[in-house]
Amino acid sequence: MSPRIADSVRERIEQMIVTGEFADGERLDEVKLAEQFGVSRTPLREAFQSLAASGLLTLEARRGAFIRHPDFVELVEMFEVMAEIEAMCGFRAARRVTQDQMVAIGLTIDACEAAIAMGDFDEYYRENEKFHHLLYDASGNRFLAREAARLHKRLKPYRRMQLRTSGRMPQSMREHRTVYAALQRGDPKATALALRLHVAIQGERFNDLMVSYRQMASLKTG
Amino acid sequence: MSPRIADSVRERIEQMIVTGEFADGERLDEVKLAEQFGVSRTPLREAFQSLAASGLLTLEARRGAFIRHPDFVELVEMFEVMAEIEAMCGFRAARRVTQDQMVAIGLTIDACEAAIAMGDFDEYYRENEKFHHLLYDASGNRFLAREAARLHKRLKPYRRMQLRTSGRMPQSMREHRTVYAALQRGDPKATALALRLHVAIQGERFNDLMVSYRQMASLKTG
DNA sequence: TCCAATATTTTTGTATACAAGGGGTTTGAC
DNA sequence: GTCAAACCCCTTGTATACAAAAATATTGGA
Repeated sequence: MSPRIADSVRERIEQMIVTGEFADGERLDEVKLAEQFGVSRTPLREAFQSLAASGLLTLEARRGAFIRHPDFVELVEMFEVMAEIEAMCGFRAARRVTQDQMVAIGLTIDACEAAIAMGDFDEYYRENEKFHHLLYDASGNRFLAREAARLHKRLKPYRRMQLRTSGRMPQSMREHRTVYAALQRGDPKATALALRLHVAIQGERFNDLMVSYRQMASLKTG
Repeated sequence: MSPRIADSVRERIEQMIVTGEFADGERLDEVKLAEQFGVSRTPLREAFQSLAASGLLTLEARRGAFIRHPDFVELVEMFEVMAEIEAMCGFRAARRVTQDQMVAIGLTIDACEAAIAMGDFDEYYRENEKFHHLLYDASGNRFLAREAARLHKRLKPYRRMQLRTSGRMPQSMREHRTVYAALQRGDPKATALALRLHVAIQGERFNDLMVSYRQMASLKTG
């Protein structure tokens, strides 16, 4: 009801970051952004703090706020952790998921496939995100769900790199269906495994990603 | 070199929180703390932001900063996640740990046992913490190590509850040795399992903790 | 011309002043 | 006596002013 300026500013900057509007190493100018948003530096600095805490940017003492994209090794490390967290969610969800949740999950898969067919990538991203969030909630562990969502958001700028590689989207959809089937069977191990494979960067996708990464290394992460 | 006021304030408040200086639901008064530390509200609010981001306190819009201790269910959930994260660290560490790291880990176990013998609980906590941090680093995944450390810190106020229950400390030490042995053998699964059992709240410890929790529910978490 | 030392400027960090929302209290009506 | 509404005060949120540190430009010397 009472939207603090700092919060809306945070969201706007966050949006700019996750859509890759800033280049690696770029410094976010306090005064420039402040006048761009028509606010004072105070709420802006608050937003910086918050964003730094979620890892979306880095604060260097008396130097400012910087976008520091992870190097390739760290990116792989992050996805490795994400894979394990998702596997953990899936493992628990397989035992606890309700039929309503299964329906909701199934709908996101259908919507994803429809989006691919329509070539509507934004819609695809939205539904894909919904799929994963439903899964986090289905784990039945609210703390785990929050942590998973946090990490998921943090990886958002880099997830697009993966999906852009040729043929990744249909493959990704097949994996969603595998997860769904394992959930339906109530098989924790199979669900966990399917999710681990779905998220982790390994095998041929390792090379695919490395190429994408190099391509946009010096460019903006558009 | 240049200690920002906000950072030192953050550390001081963090210390107060993790040592359980605040009761559940307590509101942290900006002006009171500011004058107590002899600083203005600005760095103090910055510290609040940072602490809220790590989950040590909760910011409610236009209401203030509150200490919100997790309820019992959430506490178990948090330790469940911590157990899995530590298991993940251990799994990787079993393959990657160096001999130097093994020596360092071994030393913390010895120091822990010595501390128990001396009845020096603070020393025990310090060395116990060192043990776990060495393990996080040994995982070889820097991102994972940071996340593990973050969660570890967040759980600090509640870990003491576990250790206080009768006979927990010697048992905890036996578990450290089990982890150490599994690491030495280079056995990922055994290391992971040992850590999961070491951290998770299950079996009889579930009841032990529930009693401790109830005892301090209305009191301060000293 | 290049380097170093210093001056200047820019930018962050902190304090303070001001605005505005929420909670509590008081007062009034039923 | 209890409930509700209006008012006041206290607290948070935002803007701005000021201080201090870092980055940059400038000037002097070799």
